[in-house]
Amino acid sequence: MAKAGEKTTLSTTVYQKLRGDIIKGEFRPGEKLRIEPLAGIYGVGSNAVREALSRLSAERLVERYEQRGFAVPAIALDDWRILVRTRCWLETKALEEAMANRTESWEEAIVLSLHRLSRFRSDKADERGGWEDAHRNFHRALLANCGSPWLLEFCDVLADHATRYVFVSHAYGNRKRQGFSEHEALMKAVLHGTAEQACALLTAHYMKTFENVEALFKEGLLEEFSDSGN
Amino acid sequence: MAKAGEKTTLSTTVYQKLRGDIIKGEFRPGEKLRIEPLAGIYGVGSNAVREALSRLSAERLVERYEQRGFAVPAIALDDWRILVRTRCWLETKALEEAMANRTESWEEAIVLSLHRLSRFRSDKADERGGWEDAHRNFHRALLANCGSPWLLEFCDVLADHATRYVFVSHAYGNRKRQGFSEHEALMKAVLHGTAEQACALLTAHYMKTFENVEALFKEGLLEEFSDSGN
DNA sequence: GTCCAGAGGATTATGCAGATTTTCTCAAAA
DNA sequence: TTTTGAGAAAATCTGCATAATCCTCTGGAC
Repeated sequence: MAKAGEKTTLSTTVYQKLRGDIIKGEFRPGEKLRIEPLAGIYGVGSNAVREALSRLSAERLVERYEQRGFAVPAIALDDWRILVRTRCWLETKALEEAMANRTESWEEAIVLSLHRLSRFRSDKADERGGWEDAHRNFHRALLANCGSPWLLEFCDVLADHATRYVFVSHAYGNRKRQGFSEHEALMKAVLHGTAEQACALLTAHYMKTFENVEALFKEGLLEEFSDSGN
Repeated sequence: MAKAGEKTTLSTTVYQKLRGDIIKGEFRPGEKLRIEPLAGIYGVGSNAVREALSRLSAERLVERYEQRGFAVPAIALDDWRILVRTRCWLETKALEEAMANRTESWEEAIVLSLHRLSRFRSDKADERGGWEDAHRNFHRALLANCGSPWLLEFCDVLADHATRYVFVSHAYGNRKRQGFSEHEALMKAVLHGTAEQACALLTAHYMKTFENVEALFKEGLLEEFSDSGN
């Protein structure tokens, strides 16, 4: 009856839910995360919450203030710029390596994940979640073959943080999304082009996302989430 | 009386100590980390230990087995190879950026950290700790200017893991260390040479460390710490 | 009238001691 | 050899006690 996977512990359940909620912007940037209310929301004791928050603080998804609790990190244009830049550095490197290690099963997984992505439209509200997951999986598939679990994990961490920025900005009607064709072009470059071409497309892809969110900052729409706006 | 920094919490104290002990190899790779004994050792309740372990598992310095506790990660030659390779990728990138952003204070910090490193000799037992710290600070100083806290943190994580491998191998008499001159040459290349030269030296530096530990694996001296040797 | 310092209570984070699962051990049965 | 199950050991969870922080209000100086 027990599956191959490990049985989950209460604290891990809270960790996963809290993690998802923060990334999806259910908690606003800068918001204080109080233990007792959270314990109530998730229906567990305060220790489980505390442990979940501790884990999340290690990946910078929550900030820890000794003796003063935890909070969702604020957002800032400078941080967003550095986040995207770092992501480009790391994913570019990972993609180069993945393409150098090219295997059939890697290529097939990419084709498959793009196909799955094609099932969703990012501009339909009820497909939003499915599109986000499929989108993430597509980008993961591109790098999967890079040969370094470390690098993959770092890319994942950056992607989570980037996703949070995108979700928060969506709250302000930023619905511009890359169409499907952009991902198709990226896949073609990865499968049939040079590493240089593919990396250029990947970088351009992320820069477009960067600029979408940047515009909202410049319009002052995200000010309430920045440190000063507290 | 209170310092500028935040007052530390018990759980954080345990986290820091445990972290240092794991990196320094006080706990052997593969060893199970039981809550109660640790609580006894550090003189705290089980919750503080649990929280510390949770944090450490997020940075992969301990492994978490749901419902079955925690353990120090085993070591393996393949993991060591990937660790060093990833470190070279990331530090090379960081060094390039740092050199491109060159500032006076950055250069001065490097000179200073090398001078401080020169005070210690890695082959004297009583200076070992001081040398390790100074060594780490020197390498950190090289990258400090790279412009991405994310990248710096990732490099730091990898450095911690690499340090653990080195400490464990030291337990088997692997005393070969890079002399001071190697670091001096690295600094000169960083300050006066091209990025290409500096990165080549940096990579060579880490490859030497890689090979020292690799040799011990090949002699079978580290077998007892690998997964199978459990 | 405004500003600041400080006291005291309210709120919140932190820590602890068991109670409650879950896993592990190991010997006997199939 | 494989299975089963009781008892021991260990991890996990809860509820409360303690300690730190935050907030409000008072009183006094200017």
